[in-house]
Amino acid sequence: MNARKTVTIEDVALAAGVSRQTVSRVINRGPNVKPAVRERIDAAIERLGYVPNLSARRMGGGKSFMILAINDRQRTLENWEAGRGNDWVDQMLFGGMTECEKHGYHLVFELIDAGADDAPRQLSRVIASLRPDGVVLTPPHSDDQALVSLLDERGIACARIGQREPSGHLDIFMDERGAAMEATRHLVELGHRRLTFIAGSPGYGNSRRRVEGFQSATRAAGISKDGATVLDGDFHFSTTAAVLEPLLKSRVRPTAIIADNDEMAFATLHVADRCGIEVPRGLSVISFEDTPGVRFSVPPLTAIRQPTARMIACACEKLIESASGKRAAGSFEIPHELIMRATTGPPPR
Amino acid sequence: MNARKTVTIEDVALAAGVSRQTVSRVINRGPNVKPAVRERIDAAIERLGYVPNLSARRMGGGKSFMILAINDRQRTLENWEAGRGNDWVDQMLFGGMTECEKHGYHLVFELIDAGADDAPRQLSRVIASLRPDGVVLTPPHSDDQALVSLLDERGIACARIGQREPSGHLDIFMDERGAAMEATRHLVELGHRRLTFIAGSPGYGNSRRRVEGFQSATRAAGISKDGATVLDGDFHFSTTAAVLEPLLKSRVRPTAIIADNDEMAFATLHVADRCGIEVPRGLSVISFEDTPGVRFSVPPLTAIRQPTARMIACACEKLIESASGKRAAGSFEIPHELIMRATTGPPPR
DNA sequence: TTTAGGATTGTGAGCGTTCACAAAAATGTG
DNA sequence: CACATTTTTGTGAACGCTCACAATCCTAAA
Repeated sequence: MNARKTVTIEDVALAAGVSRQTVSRVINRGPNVKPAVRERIDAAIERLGYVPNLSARRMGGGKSFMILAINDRQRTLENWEAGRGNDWVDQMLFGGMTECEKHGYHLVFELIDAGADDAPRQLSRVIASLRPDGVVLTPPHSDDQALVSLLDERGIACARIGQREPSGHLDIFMDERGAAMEATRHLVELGHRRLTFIAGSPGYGNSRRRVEGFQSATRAAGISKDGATVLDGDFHFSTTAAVLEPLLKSRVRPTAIIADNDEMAFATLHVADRCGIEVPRGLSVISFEDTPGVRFSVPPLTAIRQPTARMIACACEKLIESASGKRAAGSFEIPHELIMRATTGPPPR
Repeated sequence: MNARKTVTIEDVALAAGVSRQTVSRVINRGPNVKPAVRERIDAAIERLGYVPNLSARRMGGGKSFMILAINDRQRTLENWEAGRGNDWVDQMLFGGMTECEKHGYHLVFELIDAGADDAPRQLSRVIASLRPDGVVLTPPHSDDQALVSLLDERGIACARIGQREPSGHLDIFMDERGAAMEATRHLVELGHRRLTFIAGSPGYGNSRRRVEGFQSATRAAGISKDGATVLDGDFHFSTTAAVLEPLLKSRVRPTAIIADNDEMAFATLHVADRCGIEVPRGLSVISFEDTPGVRFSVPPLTAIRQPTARMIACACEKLIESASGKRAAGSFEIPHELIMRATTGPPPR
């Protein structure tokens, strides 16, 4: 009942009649071990229930078998505290953890204040303490050159999510522009000729790229400037509702709206309802986020689904690869998806 | 540009003109260090930007500065893969990570197959590898005696979430029964006399406790058996909708429904709509989960909000305390909340 | 002044791995 | 069969910290 003595590599070595180094080779799938010996060692490991101690591994060799995922403290806490939840983080955990698990890795989350003067210091502390094999940077950290340089300097591989300019690092992103074009095209094909895009924040790179996609697709469809308007929201419900109400009440209102996130899409649904406009009969709506609650809106929202989980999984995979020698670099575009639910249809005549 | 040499405790010792042990004492807030010396060391730490290496600390002493949070693999993956998200996990991360951060700890998530024969083996592997200072067990793992014993044997403190029988461990829970009573009372006070509780799964302890609360509250209000029915759902939309439709179409249908989770509450809203019953005019609905999407249902759901984040934060806090010597035991009830939104009102006449 | 006793500081050892290299065994070559 | 190669295995040392204990410094009582 008293704490059993820990099984160490030495115990296994003894049991298998070899040296610790040979056992180490087996654990690390190293070459140059006779099949017979390998088998004997595997058996001993199994029998003794040996599991390598991560801290010791980290001390001895270089690897920590740990990937660090960094999020913006302010945005993350805001979401949580407002009861809005954090589907983004949830997705990250899903993609990251399941991928890490496959390789015997662990995922650790940390928050860092984006843009703060001491952001590099904060990151520096975390990596000095944890010494992860790789770091996943999410927006807006992905764009922070100071952080990237710091990681470079320390020789820690990093993956940048949502960063599409090739940078000699790992850049993993979805095609925001293309997704906006796809959503727009879907609407155009349905017959819409007066569309509005409600942008989140002009300062937010992805918003910009989506607006571009929207404009480019409408232009390609031969829709005039007046038929393709862009409204500035701020990602939130009430502001969006306020901005939207006059628009939907005007005589030449749009017949389709693309919202930069779910909350603004919900606001759209809400305002439409108040204005007596039926969705999708009188107005089509597409959102650009697809959080889980979306399925239960009335009607369920058609939305572009961001492949967050897959992006993080990809990041982890590449980072883990790079920890075993390969140079970590390259651009990876992860496919998005337009999930058709019930808020799009042909425009009213 | 080439990887800077790591700053170790030895460097600090040298810079401050003391031995490593004295620096160690300062880091660990140990007693018996002259204020002047302490200051000198603190200054050196600051100047050199020293951050202790976690792995080395773990190797040297006992502590790993790491808390492990365990979830059920199947349920968790199911939620994720179905695109349902995992608000529970999200909340855990919020509560756990922010609390851990306060104490210089880190939170690591792992999945384990609940009920599987080798669940203890799975857990055993993770703790042998990570050697966390404490483990947070969530339902249904909280009830798994095999896991708890294993942890005991290994001398690792554990906190059980949702486990209310005092067990000599850390038991952290909310008052499910009381919450159900509160929801029921709210409805009764509004004037309802025909209520239905849609239970998730009879095998699920919390479902049982809620049903109890529901029945006890209706009984206390002098409502007959017929006026307080319990329906078995399975936590999912379609099944619930199917079960509910005949009920809501019957002549003596309930005027209020309490659903064991949001999805079933949404199903209720959906069926009500199809039956031409207006909510809350013709039917009141309360949910027992309160995921973020709930705010955007039409109408927004009134719900019992589970204090998941606070439960996990409490668990982490106590576990961390126990890592610094204190014995980890005790029962902690975390208060829940009935969030009033727009799905409850007086019954139709 | 001496000295016990507490407060403060330092020293060697050890935690469980992997690394770099040395040794031994197996294999091939002429 | 002797030798050069290659494959396989083993041996210190090191990683950065804390532990247990030893050494030193003070303080104050005798």
